[in-house]
Amino acid sequence: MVEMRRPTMADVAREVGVTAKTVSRVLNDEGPVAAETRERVLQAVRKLGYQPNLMARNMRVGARDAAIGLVIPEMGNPFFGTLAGGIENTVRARGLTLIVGSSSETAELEQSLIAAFLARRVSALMVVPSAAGDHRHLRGERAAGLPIVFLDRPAVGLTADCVVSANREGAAAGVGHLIGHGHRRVGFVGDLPATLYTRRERFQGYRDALERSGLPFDRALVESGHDQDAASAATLRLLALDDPPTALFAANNLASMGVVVALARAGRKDVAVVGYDDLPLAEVLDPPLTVVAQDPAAIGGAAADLVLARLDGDRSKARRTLVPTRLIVRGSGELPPLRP
Amino acid sequence: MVEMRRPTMADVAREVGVTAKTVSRVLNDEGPVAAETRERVLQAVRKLGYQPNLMARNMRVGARDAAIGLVIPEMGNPFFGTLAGGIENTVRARGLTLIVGSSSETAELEQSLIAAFLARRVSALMVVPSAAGDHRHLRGERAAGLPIVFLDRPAVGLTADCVVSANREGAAAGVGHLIGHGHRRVGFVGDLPATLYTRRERFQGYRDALERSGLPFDRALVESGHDQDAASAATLRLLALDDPPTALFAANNLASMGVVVALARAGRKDVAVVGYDDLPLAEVLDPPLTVVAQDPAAIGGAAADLVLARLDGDRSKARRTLVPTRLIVRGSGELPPLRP
DNA sequence: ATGACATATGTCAACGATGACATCGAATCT
DNA sequence: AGATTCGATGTCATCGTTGACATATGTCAT
Repeated sequence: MVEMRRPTMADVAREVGVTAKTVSRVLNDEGPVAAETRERVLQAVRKLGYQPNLMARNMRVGARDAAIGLVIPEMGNPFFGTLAGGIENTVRARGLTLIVGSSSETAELEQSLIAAFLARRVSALMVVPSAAGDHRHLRGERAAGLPIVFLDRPAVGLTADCVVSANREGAAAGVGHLIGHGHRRVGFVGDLPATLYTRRERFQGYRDALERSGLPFDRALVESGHDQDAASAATLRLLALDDPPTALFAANNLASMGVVVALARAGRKDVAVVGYDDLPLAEVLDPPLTVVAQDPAAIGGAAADLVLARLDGDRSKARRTLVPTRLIVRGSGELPPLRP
Repeated sequence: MVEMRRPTMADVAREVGVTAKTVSRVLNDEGPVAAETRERVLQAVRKLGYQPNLMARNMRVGARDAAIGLVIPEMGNPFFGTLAGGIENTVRARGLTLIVGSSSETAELEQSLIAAFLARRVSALMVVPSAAGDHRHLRGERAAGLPIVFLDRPAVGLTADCVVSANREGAAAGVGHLIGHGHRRVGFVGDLPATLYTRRERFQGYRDALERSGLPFDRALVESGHDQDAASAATLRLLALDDPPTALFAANNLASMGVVVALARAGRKDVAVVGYDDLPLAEVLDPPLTVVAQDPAAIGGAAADLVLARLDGDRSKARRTLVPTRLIVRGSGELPPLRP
């Protein structure tokens, strides 16, 4: 099979017997065109299967591409998927196309994806930074007026808009809930690296809650793992302590799943649990899982609104938007402390 | 703030005192360039924060963009997210960028996304067709040699590569498993519309299993819903029958969640269940959920391999790849029929 | 010294589309 | 009738980059 060339405006024009410019006029509804000519052009477009070449168009008009680039750490994690969905719903209404790439949580891939988007001259950039990222390299873009919004985690080394969950407050509410139910030793199961913004904030919230209630902080009650299985292992380590926690706070969705699985396998239904970020089946677990729910779609939507405002010329200074969380009481967080 | 123009090769060249062509040579490692000139060019590139304009480059070289467009119905559904992840891991190794858009399961958005990708001259197209899609409009592209691969569901009105799960066989295995445990009335909870390829295939598998065991098909045992709540409602309708099923087969992940939630809310732990597609917390449900597991990452990987082969010039005729499923026995599928 | 050759760089056109401006005939006005 | 306006279309240059080809040095063998 021959590798055919895509038809161009010139091809369409030749077919009709006019100039490319006339075809351009028809396709952009610009300037006067005779009704009959228009019809014949459209017919030729259909016949040849012509598709405008956006690259050429964008280059000529000097405009940026009508696409917004989004970088997320992982496609498979529903939190990020839902986030992306929230953004897409908002930008789509404006005729913008959202193109998404995943960084696998590495700084290198994040940078190369961003470069790929910039090279394609996207109209705006939205980034969920990977753990080790550094965003100084984007200073030039920001200075040039490119809208850049960070989601879920703020930029590093760059003052830019960002939309994040109320991590610290949410975590404090979750841990406070456990303490309110009588627990005095609450374990913290977090992700890694511990330098990750969300992890740090939620950990601060954990400490805030302890302090507020006058409970001592015990480093032994803090364990981490970077995926679900590691969180399970972390849970088991906590339960094996001489003076084990009677309640656990899981700092993200993977940690929650790890905790839940570990407890189920160990047959322990007596340990109270509050998770950060809701899970689809939380309600049917035994006991049903109490969580500090985030609203990923709202985070995405707020970030998208911010981007659109920037595209509309809003040049006010960078702002940080906090999206509130909501404690959903289902049972696991209301278990009383186990009497030894 | 002034809307600054991005620097171009000419800007870099002026800075150094050479021609754009020399800058081009440095950046593409092509032709001879004096070591000192190269160094000064690279310095100017850094200083000005120059980023090559891929649109201009692609246009000139007439090549397609080093990006692959992927259309999925929903970002938030982990099945599609994992699928996308599987693709990305494979194509990334080849220096290709995967750009993803979601169609919200509507034919219109699917078409407009495809058009957006084509207008950007992607190197290949990967599509998870939405329910109502029709792909005749892609005939021209295929004839022109553009690699197009469909995932999870085949194309409609177009002969093209596709990679799908072994839906019929998998469903038959799942339903057969229930029958093997003594169930004679097995309910089917599917998605909507009933014309959806995966739904039809899995339904066929359901009927295959019944027939193979000599069991009658009872239309009353088939219920559907297009989301999780609807699947819950469908489950309740089945349980309310005069002669209710003793086992349920859920035809996809949302249906599984709907069934599980409905049963949990009704306090029914005596109804056997097998779900199609695994769930993250299946293991810790009560009873643990037996499923026919798909391997979305493998589906994505296989599709990506196919695309890469096509890009490498493989012109053999369109093929359909079946990715096998695996029955994971956990408990819910092995419950005996309830004695009335 | 003279070509032959390699090295380092420049010139020009072209990719596909469109903005600025020009052209040309027909309709309208004075 | 001649001037004016408008409608319909064409011409040309340009966006940023690179392929094809040209030029200008310097090196080296004869």
